[in-house]
Amino acid sequence: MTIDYKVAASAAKALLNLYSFNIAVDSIQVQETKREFEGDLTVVVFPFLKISKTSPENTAIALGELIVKDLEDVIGFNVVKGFLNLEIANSYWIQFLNNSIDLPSYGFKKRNSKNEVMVEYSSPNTNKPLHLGHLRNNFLGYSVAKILEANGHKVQKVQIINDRGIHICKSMISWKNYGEGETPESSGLKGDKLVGKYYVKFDQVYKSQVAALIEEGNDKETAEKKAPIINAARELLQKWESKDPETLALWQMMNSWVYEGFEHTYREMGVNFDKLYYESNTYLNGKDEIKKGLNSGVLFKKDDGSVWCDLTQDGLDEKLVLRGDGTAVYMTQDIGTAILRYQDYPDLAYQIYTVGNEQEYHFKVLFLILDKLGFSKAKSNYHLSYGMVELPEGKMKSREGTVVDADDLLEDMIATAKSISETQGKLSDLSEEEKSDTYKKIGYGALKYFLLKVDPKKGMMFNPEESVDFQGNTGPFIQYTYVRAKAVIKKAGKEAQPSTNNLLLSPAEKKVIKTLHNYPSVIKEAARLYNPGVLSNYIFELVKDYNSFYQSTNILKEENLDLVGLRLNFSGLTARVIHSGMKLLGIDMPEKM
RNA sequence: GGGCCAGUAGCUCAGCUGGAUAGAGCACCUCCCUUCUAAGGAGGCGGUCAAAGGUUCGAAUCCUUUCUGGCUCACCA
Repeated sequence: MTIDYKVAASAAKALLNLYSFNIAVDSIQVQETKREFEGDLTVVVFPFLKISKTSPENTAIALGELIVKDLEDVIGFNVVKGFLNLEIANSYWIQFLNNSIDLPSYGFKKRNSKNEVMVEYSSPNTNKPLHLGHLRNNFLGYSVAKILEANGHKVQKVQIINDRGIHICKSMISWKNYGEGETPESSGLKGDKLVGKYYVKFDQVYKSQVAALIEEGNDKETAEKKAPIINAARELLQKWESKDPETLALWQMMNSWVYEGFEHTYREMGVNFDKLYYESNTYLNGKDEIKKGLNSGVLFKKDDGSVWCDLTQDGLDEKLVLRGDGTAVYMTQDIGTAILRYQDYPDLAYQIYTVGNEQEYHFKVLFLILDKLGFSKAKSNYHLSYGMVELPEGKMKSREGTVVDADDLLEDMIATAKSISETQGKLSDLSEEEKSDTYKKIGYGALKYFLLKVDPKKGMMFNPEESVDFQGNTGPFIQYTYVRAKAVIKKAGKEAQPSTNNLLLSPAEKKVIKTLHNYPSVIKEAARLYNPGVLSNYIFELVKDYNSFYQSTNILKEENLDLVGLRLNFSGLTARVIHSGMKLLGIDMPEKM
């Protein structure tokens, strides 16, 4: 039981004794005392005035006296207006530290197998390389998965790979026509980059063909339909659907290039998946489910053969779930995939989809239809919607060449970390391998932290020139503090020992310990909101508190050895909490920097 | 036009279910390394919380309206 709860419960009891009024413990506001005031925890008494029928001050004093009497850990109080500031005994904070020394995963909840959750993220098309937007998506999805695990959930990390459809055929036809047999090996290009190159080529050819047709007197719409290369792509899609061996072979070959390229990028990013779903495997499943839905009357067919779901009762429109020609749309395969996942993981409580906010309507509809089809768990599904990453010039446009390529950016981060590290010259006694490992941890730490510290649902600005800093509220600053704390402990060379309870704490020391004390509730809150930013902000606060203490106090030169031990204890816990918290963000810690 | 989201310091962002004088980082200005790592610390400058109403002991936070920006409402994904 946390001290906050104890205080709230005690306040409730006091209200009952004083005014014979029964109040829910949860409804009592207990908050941290603001820095300008004296005390540790504050009870807001304004809401009780109606019950007490006396002034805020008198109410607060009456409550304070009873709480101090009731709780051993509360040793005093003061009242400012309607705020009852309580002083918590040092022994409470020290005891908390002592209790945490041996906890292997402080702040984490025990695994509860009933709460299995699936988190989907990444899910790129297989015709373009990954870019900055995918980085936000992957870091976000991965981090949320980790945060849920820390909260006791069993988590399945998955992605759906859009390996099928007209967009793939565009790359295929383009490669067929202009590729001259080029492969990743022959060109030295990363597989996804090679396929992306032919996707771009398709677009160029297509545009020039459309332009030529318009020149010949066609209107825009017909020109777009008549362009030979788009028709060739459609033909290829037909062949693919009819399982033409040559087409399938080409498709498999080009996809395998892409997967190899993606695999490399995922490894660099430090993300992974428990299971991969491929659209080419799930879209038929979707069609089956549509059939079932028709039979059960949840869905209906129009005269042209297209299948729809009527959502007008829910305040939405009718939604197409299968084309008139029987081919699948996005919704078809998403229905199929979702249901397949419930079958693959029967204990799944719900699914989380990490997908950009432009698809909010789609997921709203998807969850509704799934529910109507009899998958009531879908009501608990969550669309982890995030805002676009924008550049100073505006949105990323492949046409204008403003797309920030994921591999390039990752490489740049390492280069920046390297150049800063070399200027500082603190890594000189490391091997080359250790150095490059450190550069990577720092550079990627900066990027991940930058992308994760912002509330997911908000759009964010990314200025390649100056955005990713290494000072202030950044990954490297946090890593630096971690390295510092570890260095002190290493120098002290002592095992952690429980501290005596009667030590005096400086304000800086107490602040660090109190912030450490909050870690479990922060993990909970980050999970509740599906927001790694909550965790980032917390780690930053902890790190600032620790640095402030560190700078003002020489830990090892203190003569009182009990005090040295205590400082080492919370330095150790600080390092562990930083390490653990950053791990939940997918960020690794260097041991030196 | 309907729906969803956002608007907080010059810039990038925190601010939880309403609580004390709205906070950080960057940038700018002062200081602090013969010391456990200065990628750091201490301080200063900087705000009509988009605007107007309302709800109440109390509003950046809740409600209404307006303005601005983003996304969305496809037999696209």
